[in-house]
Amino acid sequence: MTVRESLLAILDQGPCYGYQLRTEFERRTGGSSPLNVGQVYNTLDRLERDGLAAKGDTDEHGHVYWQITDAGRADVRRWLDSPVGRDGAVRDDLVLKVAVAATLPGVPTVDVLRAERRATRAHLDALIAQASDAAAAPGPEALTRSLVLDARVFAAEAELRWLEHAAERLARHPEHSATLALSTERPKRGRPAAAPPVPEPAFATR
Amino acid sequence: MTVRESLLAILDQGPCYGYQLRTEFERRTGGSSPLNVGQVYNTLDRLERDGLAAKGDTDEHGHVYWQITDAGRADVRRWLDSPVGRDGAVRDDLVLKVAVAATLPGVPTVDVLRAERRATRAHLDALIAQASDAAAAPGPEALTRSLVLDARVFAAEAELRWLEHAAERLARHPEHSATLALSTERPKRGRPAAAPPVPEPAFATR
DNA sequence: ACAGCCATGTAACTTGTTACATGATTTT
DNA sequence: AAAATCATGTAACAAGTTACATGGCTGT
Repeated sequence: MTVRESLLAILDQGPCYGYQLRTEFERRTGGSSPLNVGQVYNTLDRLERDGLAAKGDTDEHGHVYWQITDAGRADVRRWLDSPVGRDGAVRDDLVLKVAVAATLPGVPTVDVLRAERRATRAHLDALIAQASDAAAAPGPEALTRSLVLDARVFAAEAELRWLEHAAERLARHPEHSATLALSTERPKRGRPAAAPPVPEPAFATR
Repeated sequence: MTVRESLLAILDQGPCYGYQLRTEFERRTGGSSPLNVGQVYNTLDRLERDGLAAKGDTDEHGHVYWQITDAGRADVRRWLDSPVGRDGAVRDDLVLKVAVAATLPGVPTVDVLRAERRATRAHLDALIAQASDAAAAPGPEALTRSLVLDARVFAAEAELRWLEHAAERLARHPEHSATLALSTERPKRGRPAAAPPVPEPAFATR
């Protein structure tokens, strides 16, 4: 939903046409997040369907201008006011791959981890180079670009540390520690035995 | 593609029926990544269409067993042998939101950052609690669960550090440093002026 | 003239989510 | 009897990507 909300937020600054929205989005993220043009037009149609934006006039150049609606403005405010969601299942390719691979008998998890580590390190190097270029460049566009790249550097560093951490933990365990055969347990049907109730904490924990 | 490849990798261990695949996937990720059942059936159909899996027999309980094909096995091997892709545009909700918000005049980026920091810290606390529980539990399932949760802890820590980093950098700049009005530049059409050729580096940089 | 951007739009497709319908089984 | 799981499947939808069609404009 980030693209959708971002485009709406840009539209909040004034009427735009589709192609312009893409340019603005890429400019504001410092070119670090290319946006497909087709997606802009799709998104605009969906925003219109949801009553958050409305198709406006076409100027002499054939530019179709879009405007934000009151509901759209409220949506942008909500987006900015409330933190990003953490509910959904995080589908992290790297993490899930390692977790699943570690459970597969006959798969050399060590090799998988080594290959991922190499690739992550290479990726990190490339990111650091881009990030330091961006940090040296002047102007507000370079600033947001630099921030986005920094975030990726931080994320890649965390991945790399985790890969090393995972390799250590898996190595500490005897042999292919986490391997799991297909479960042979017959599934139990019907209502499961009720778990004992968890007592309410006497004090709030947060 | 992670779910798809993971299911195929599990299928590589022996024939499974749909529901079982979901159970196995969740078991192998230690329950840290719930998987929608509907998606399993969809995925199986698509694997069949792509020739990577085949619908097999139905047993007396009505379980529809699926088998991996040779092409499927090759696909699993490829998945395990090659590191996860880093090409696509990373659509990080948090990062893009902050980057775009920082360019919006009239938006108190400081407040946005503070709210995100609070939420990230709370999320991190919850993750740490889960991760330390999982680390103490015995068995291979707890190990993969623990690894997945550790990865999320590392990622959340990186996000938190980045949020602080971003707040500092934005504060260091005068006022709403990164705000950008809608570009008033007339776009230039036609072929752009040719850039001077970049000389090839004399030495490999990696 | 041609390459290449500017600009709009459509269609098909992918992965993934959600909701629904159906029915058997089993425990409380 | 009710609740909850086991198990299959369908349909609709959401977000996003890719490819295509169309045409205007402009610098080399």
